[in-house]
Amino acid sequence: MRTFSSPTFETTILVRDTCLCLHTQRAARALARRFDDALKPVGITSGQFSLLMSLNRPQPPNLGSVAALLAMDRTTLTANLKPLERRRLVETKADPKDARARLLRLTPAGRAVLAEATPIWRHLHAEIEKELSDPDRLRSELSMLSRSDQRGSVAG
Amino acid sequence: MRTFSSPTFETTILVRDTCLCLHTQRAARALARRFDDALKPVGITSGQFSLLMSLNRPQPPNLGSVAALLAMDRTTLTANLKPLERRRLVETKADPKDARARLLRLTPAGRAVLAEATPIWRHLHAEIEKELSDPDRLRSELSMLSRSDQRGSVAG
DNA sequence: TCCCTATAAGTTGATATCAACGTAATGCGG
DNA sequence: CCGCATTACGTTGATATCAACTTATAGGGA
Repeated sequence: MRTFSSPTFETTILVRDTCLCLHTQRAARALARRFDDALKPVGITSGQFSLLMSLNRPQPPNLGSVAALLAMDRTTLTANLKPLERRRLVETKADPKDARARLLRLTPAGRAVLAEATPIWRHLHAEIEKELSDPDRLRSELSMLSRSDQRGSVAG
Repeated sequence: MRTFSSPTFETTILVRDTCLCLHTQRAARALARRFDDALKPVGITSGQFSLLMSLNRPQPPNLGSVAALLAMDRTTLTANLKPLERRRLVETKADPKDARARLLRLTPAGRAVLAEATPIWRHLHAEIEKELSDPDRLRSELSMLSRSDQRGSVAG
């Protein structure tokens, strides 16, 4: 039988000031809002921009590989595709090589939206990079955090 | 009348490899899943941990100030409080000084959950920091990104 | 006192996020 | 060919996220 005493206020300050999960969530929310706002004229959100961009490739990928690329749950991606399919920016077809798989592809309309959005991204992204002391290092650290989530990478 | 040509595949690779919004979202998702998993025995998510911790202070804060601290929309915080209030981990009361404001406070049960969760956080957070080359610098850059969203901080 | 603006928060509707569970196809060993 | 574990994906339910709109109080100026 254990009892727990309440964390001290000092502990709270420590967590608040150091927690990488909190810091990353905060930055993610702030950045998302900023890109959402900038992309509003094009009618897509920051997440939709990332998704559309990840589909702009010579060979249409399947759903699972895109989810892995975005470090996103597979079922989240399914949900995110729905509004884009409704708007005919993305279309799916069965993989002729594997009936289980869905191949994802941009429509011409989707490519057009992406083409409109890209210069907006360039401009805002350049602005944000200027605010940072070392964007490359930041990207590198963030990539390490993403990779550390590879499900099953740690035996257990 | 303008026409837009489709972004090249090289552009896609550039965006994919450099976009800080995407990198931050990915890391945020991966970290959240990792903390969610670790905190599962306590019955809270990473976001709920951050929220409960931010309420562990001598004087109960109002809703707006907590939303600002978490860089979160005010209405998002309202929604996030609902499950915690249902479980009696958090309670609210009207501010006697200002009838518009709601003061947020941990219940004893909320403090107990936080006390159970804190050692889990300490352990996992230490593990994550070991994976990084410069956690302090990362926090610093992430803070800059959060601050850059201060609504209205930039004139124009 | 009476407006009038600013502030604090709630509500609604759309999308995002994931775990848990279920379905169907693949592909291997026999 | 058959059985079975694996793989790819969908559905459901709960929570998270925010914009747009609405309600109500606070506080200053006429």
